[in-house]
Amino acid sequence: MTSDPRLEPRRTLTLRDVSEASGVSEMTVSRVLRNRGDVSEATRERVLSAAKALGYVPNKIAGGLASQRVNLVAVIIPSLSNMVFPEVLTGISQVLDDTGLQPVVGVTNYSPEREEQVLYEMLSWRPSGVIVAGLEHSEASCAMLRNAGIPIVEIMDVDGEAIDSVVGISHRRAGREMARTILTAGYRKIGFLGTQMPHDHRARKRFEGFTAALAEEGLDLLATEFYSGGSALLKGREMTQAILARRPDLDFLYYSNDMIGAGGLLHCLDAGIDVPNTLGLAGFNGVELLDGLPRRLATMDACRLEIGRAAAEILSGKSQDGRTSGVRIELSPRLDPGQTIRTAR
Amino acid sequence: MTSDPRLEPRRTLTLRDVSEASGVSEMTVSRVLRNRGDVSEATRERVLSAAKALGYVPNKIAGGLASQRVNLVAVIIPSLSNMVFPEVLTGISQVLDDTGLQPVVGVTNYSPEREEQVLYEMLSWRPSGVIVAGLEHSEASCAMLRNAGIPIVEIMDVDGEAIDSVVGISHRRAGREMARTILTAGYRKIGFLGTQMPHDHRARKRFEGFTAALAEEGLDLLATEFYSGGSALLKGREMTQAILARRPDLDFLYYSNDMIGAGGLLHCLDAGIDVPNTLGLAGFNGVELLDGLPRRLATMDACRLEIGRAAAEILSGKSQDGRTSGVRIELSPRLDPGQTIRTAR
DNA sequence: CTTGCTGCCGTTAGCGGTAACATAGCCTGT
DNA sequence: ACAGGCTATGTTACCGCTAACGGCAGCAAG
Repeated sequence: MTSDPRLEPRRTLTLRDVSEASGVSEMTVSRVLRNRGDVSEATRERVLSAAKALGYVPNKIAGGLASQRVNLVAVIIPSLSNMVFPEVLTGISQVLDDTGLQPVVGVTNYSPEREEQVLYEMLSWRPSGVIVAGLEHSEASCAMLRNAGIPIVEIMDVDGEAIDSVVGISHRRAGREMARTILTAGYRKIGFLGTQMPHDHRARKRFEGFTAALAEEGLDLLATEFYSGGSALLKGREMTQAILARRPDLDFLYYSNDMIGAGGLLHCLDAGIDVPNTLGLAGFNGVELLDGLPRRLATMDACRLEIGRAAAEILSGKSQDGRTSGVRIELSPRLDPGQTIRTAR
Repeated sequence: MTSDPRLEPRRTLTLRDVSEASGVSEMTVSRVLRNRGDVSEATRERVLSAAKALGYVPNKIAGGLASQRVNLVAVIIPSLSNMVFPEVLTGISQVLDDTGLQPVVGVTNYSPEREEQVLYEMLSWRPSGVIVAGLEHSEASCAMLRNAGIPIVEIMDVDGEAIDSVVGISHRRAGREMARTILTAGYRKIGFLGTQMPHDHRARKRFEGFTAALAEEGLDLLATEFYSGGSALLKGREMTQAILARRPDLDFLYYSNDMIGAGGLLHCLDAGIDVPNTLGLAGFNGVELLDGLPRRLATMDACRLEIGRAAAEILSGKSQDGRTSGVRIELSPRLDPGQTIRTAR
């Protein structure tokens, strides 16, 4: 295969170049390159070697236009710096990898306006499906999703009305469940530490579920502390110190995520607080990081990988009876009491 | 603007639909939607409102084919679970956001074969530029990059030969610099803990630079420990315990990244080891996480955000004299001694 | 009145592929 | 020997949009 380094690699190559180099029609080249239709083994090889020798790369823009099909799946998530979403992406990739579908990621930074822009941009590439985090979208975004005429999967959260399919957990229920576990363990003076929540609907719903469950027992949160931005671990430390300074009588702290929870744990250990007897702690997410901490923080697994996988399976027709629309999957997060909730009372 | 909910939103909308709805030619609609060419204010508004009322989303597939221009930038990175690359992406997005260019991310999992596939896939969308992590690529990948006829920016690393532009730091130099600092502080019995390195060329180069600098002082590493997979924090703990069990006489541990370094730090604190006097520690990356640790780990900032920004600036013609090719930018990582290297001897 | 702009908008001809159909050999059964 | 059915390949007509150019008012200058 004495490859011939042409002297003018100028104009980018097209099917025609390959077709001329291999002496068959463009259509046949196209068939070979897509493994579609019948092509004799002889021509197939001739075409393939010509394509490789030339360094031909197909033009999916043209292909997509002609075939009206594009192997892209738009994935729209609020953030990449959360560790939650990269893991969802991993799940999506795992499943999509052997379907010919390809994820394209857009990040919204928790902004509905940005989500709208990203969505518009993505839809303009006519993907064959959309995976989008959350159930809350601007009116325009909802309209676009509805009119797109492609399968939509909303992920992470099931507390609300879905446009099409939905895969996630009930964050409200997760909050309640944690509250019950805490109450059962005998804690009563409970504080909450979390993200600024107007944008993070899931954190908000956990908060709501949590307080609702407390209310059922006639309890209120005794203190709350909110943050935004910065190193979550450090914030966790600072906020924990702050909240305990205000209310030294607290006997439990519920964090809206594991990262600040871990910071809190480190603070408590530093400060010589007896965890979990004097003070119990719990976070949310089940991040891998926790495994390395001096004590295992109580948490709840958000089923991130599973959510990603299930969403991808829906879009690739691998779910249930092969439906790609109107599927609803509610996963059940597993509560891991770790070593920061005392066992019973 | 009494929007009319048509009874058949079947076929997806095209320019023609908007053109009919607004009584002008498709070309004029196209001009309005792209803000190109002269259109009277009156028609512009008519077209825009028609487009919005119909919920028209342009088809970039067709547009890209016709104009031979696509506003995509391929970004190819080894991993998303590293926190390093999300930060690079953030830098890229910051700059690209107001250029009309859009990043499309592909993940290789440190596999050259996968990189080849991802690259092929991406190039088939005819992006207007490529940002790819690292200088080491398969032969086929290099050929594709060279023949693509678009600006290429290799990032993270400058120790090697670039295909086109390059933005990064010298990991070899980073390793040397850390070694010198450690030696200056008087440590002599040094161990290394890191990732399995055949795939991570940058970690390997730091290792090489580090050992080379030791060798110049006639010193060898007394012990090494490698890992792959799993929770880095936990691995850091375990490996630290293991290496110290084998060689209790070590007086310094150099980690190939901050995450396992942090795990090591936690182990040492648990074990009551006097850091930094009995044992010094250092990592690499400058991850935000470290801020919340009980003691600030010595580290070196890898300039991740800056690298992302600079790469994006090159592709968008914002760099230097507007060149989009052949630019070389070497950034200087800042060494932060933190609290885990004793000050002088 | 003619000439030459300028501002606005339409027409034509693809971009590089692919769906769908047409076609040319060749084999098989009777 | 020939209809009928394969297999392997070619032809035609777009896909939805935009570059490039053309045309036509309206107006200023000559």
